[in-house]
Amino acid sequence: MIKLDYRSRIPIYRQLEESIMELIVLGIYEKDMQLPSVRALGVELGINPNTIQKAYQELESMGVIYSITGKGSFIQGIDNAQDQLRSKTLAKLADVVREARLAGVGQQEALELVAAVYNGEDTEKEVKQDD
Amino acid sequence: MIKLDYRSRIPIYRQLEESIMELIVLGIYEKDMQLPSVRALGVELGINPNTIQKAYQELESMGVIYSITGKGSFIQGIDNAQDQLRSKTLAKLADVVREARLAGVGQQEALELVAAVYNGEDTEKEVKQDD
Amino acid sequence: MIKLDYRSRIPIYRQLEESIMELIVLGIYEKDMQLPSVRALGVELGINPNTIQKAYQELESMGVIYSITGKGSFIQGIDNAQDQLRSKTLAKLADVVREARLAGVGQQEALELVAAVYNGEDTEKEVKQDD
Amino acid sequence: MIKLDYRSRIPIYRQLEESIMELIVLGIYEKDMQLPSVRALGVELGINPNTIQKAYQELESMGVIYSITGKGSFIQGIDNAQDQLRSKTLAKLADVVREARLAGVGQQEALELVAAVYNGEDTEKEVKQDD
DNA sequence: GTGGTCTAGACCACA
DNA sequence: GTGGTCTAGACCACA
Repeated sequence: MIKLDYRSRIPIYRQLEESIMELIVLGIYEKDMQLPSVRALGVELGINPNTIQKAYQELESMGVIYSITGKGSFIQGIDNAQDQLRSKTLAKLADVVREARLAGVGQQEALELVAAVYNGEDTEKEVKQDD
Repeated sequence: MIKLDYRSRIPIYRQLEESIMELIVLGIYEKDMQLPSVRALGVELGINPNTIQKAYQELESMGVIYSITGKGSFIQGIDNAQDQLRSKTLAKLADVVREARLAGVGQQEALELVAAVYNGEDTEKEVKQDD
Repeated sequence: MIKLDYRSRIPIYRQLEESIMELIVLGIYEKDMQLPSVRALGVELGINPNTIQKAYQELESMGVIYSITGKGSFIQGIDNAQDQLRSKTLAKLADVVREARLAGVGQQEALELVAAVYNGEDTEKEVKQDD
Repeated sequence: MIKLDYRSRIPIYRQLEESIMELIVLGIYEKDMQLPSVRALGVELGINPNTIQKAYQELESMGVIYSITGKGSFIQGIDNAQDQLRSKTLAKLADVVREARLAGVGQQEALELVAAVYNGEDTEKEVKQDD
C-alpha cells in the first residue's frame, strides 16, 4: 500500500508521512484504526524501525496520528491529515508557479499544463527532478 | 542584481544558477558577455568562492555558459538557458500538480492559484514548505 | 467510578493508583474495604490484569493498601493514602512552579492561575504538555 | 551553560530544548547568534550528536531556531522561544494544580507554596519525583 | 566543518 | 509486543 522511492532526494521518512496522509485523505486509513507497528512496517518496507519512528513522531506532532506506548499508533482522523497535506501542497505549488513565471513560462502554458495533469493527458511519469 | 535567500532550503549554488539563467532569459546577461570571476562574485555576495564555482560548473555542463582557461566565464547565449530553465521548471510543475491532485486539491482550485500567482494576487513569498 | 484516559501520556497504572488514592481520600473507599480483584477490575476497565497488578503492588509498597494471599487486597486506611498523595503532589507542584519562574511566568500570574483552577474558572482539561 | 540531569525521566533532548529556550528567554542567546554545532555540543555535553540533532530539529520546527545546512544553527529570536516556554509551562502548571486539588491540597496551601517558591523560601531543591 | 539521513543495535517503560 | 530514547557510526549535500 505504501510505496517508497529510495532513490529520491526526498527523505524516506517524509515520503512515508505523505503516503500515510494520502491514505487517510483517501479514506483507506480510518479514524482510530491502528497503524502497523514501527517494527512490522520496518520489516515490510525493508527499512529501519527508527526511520518509521521518525515519521510516526512527526505525524503525531502534526496531530495526524496518536501513539500510545505499549499499545500502538492510531489514526487521529481525517481533518488534520487533510489540512496538513493541502496546505503543504498548495505552498509548494505556489512556489513552483512563481519559479515558472520567472523562468519565462507563460500563464496560458502553465494553466494548460495543470489542466493536462488533471485530465490525465500528461504522459510523463514522476519525472526525476534535479532539485 | 542577484539576490540570495540564505535561509532557504534551496542551496545557494542552485539559487545562483537560477538567478543567472533568469538574467540571461531577461536579456540582461547577453551572449558572450563575461561573468564576474568566482572571487569577485564571492566577495560581492559574501559567500564562499567554492559555492560560486559549483554554480558556474553546473551552468557550463548545461551549456549555459562557457569558460576559457585563464580568461573567465562567458554567457553562451539565450537558447540553452531558456530551454534548461523551461524544461526543469515544467517538469517540477507537473510533479507538484500531480501531488496536489493526490492531496485532494481540485482542478479549479489549482487553476485559480496559478492565475493568482501570475496576476500577482498571491502575497506570500517563498513559503517554507518544510514541516 | 474510576475513569482512565487511555490517550494520556500518564501511564494507565499510575492513573489507577491516583484514582484509588483519591477515592480513599474522598472517603469512598473505607478502611479494610476489599478492592476488586485484578481480574474483575481488568474486565471492568477493559485493560490487562498485569496493569492492575502493577498498580496494586505499588500501592501496597506505599502502605496504602494491603494484600492477604488467597483473599484479596484491602484498603489500609486514609492516613497513608493522604500523605502519599499530598507529598507527591506538593513536590510536583513546587517543581513546576520553579520551572514556570524560570520560564518568565510572573508570581502574580502563577497565583492567578492557581486560583482560577480552584475556582473552576479554567476550562481546559488535562492539556497535552508534550510538544 | 547547559546542565543536564542524565538520571531524570525527562529525555535528554527535551532537557536540552528547555535549556536553550531558557537561555534565549534570559537574553543570553541573542537573535541570529550561532549555536554550537551538533558535534561540538555533543562532545561538550558528552552525548551523541544525534541527540543534539533531535533537539535542534524540534526547536526548528517550533520556530525557535533555524538551521542552514553547511553553515550552522542560529537563534530565531526571543518571541517564539518565550511563547513556547510559557504555554508549555502554564499547561503543566494547570495540570498539576488540578491534581493537587484532587489530592486534597487546599487552595490556600497551594497559593502559599507558589509564593514560597517565588520568594525563594522553599528550601528543597529539585525534588526527584516519581512520575 | 555543518546540518541531515539512515542503519544496527541496545535498553527502557508500559500493556 | 509497542512506542520511545540513545549510541556509534556511516554517508551525503552543502559552504
